[in-house]
Amino acid sequence: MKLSSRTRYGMRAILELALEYGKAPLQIKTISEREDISNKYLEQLIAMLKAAGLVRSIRGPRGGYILAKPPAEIQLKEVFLTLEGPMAPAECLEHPEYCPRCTDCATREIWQELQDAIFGVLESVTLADLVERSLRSKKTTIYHI
Amino acid sequence: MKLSSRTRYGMRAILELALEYGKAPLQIKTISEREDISNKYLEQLIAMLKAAGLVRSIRGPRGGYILAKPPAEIQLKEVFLTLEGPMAPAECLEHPEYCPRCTDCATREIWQELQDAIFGVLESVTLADLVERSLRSKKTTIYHI
DNA sequence: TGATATCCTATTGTTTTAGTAGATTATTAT
DNA sequence: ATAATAATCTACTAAAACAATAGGATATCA
Repeated sequence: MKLSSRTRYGMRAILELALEYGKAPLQIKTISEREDISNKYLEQLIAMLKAAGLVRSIRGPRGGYILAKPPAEIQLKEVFLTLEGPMAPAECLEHPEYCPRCTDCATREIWQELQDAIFGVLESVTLADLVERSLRSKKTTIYHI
Repeated sequence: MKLSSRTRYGMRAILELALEYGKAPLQIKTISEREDISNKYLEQLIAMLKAAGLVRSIRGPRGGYILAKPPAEIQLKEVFLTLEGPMAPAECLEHPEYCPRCTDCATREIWQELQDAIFGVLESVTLADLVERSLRSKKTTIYHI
């Protein structure tokens, strides 16, 4: 149940794009330097975000990536599910026919509640919120070393 | 972010033990038959639960396993963490020195909130609650086929 | 037309997952 | 005592997921 690098990197990458929303496109090279993530790996992660319709690309010189929608219209849930894949705490939540003892399976209820709790958090926060938090913490941070 | 079989199986196994709490010890063979889980694999899962002090074992004939504490005193969080390992949605939550940009990392806050939400659910439910739910659903279930 | 930056496909090493296999040890009932 | 029972311990394995790496193709701008 630990978060994959895919999701951690991808979330940081799309946050970089959100921070630049309305400005010029941001290139993979720039993001990978700022976030210290492998250029080539980041390529693949951003491709996932693009396939999900969350970011758009501009090819050629001075190209790069931009958010496909305003940050306020992108819930973290969308980003999370794109990168992490379907939650499916248990097979039977999405395919109730899978397990013959599903109907009387008390654990199933718990996994459902867990999923609801996770989605609750991720639905309540948008990229705009993340941007705000990010700018605030930048202002108040005292850099050590 | 999907739940491992380890955790799903283990939770069902300890629920079987909770259902028998106060009665004779339950054997692995019995649990594996009731829950349709590989005998040998279940052995390992229950060994983890034992190492965590959640269950006790009785060796020899008419031996088996029993809960180490009353069901009401075992939160699902304990079981979950034992099987799934430390949550650690991100390395820096447990080792803040890990990532140099942690202090101004807005995503970190989100992963923390996610962990809090998950723990919130798992702390609010005990094995006694699960037993109750389990018995209730058994009573009202209409079996098909 | 050359530089730039995305796009696409394949490959690779490592780790985790989900088991399987078999021998050993402790306990109980006969 | 001894035989049956059930936990205990250790090692092994196939398959999948993860975290990249590599290299060429394609589109676009100056």
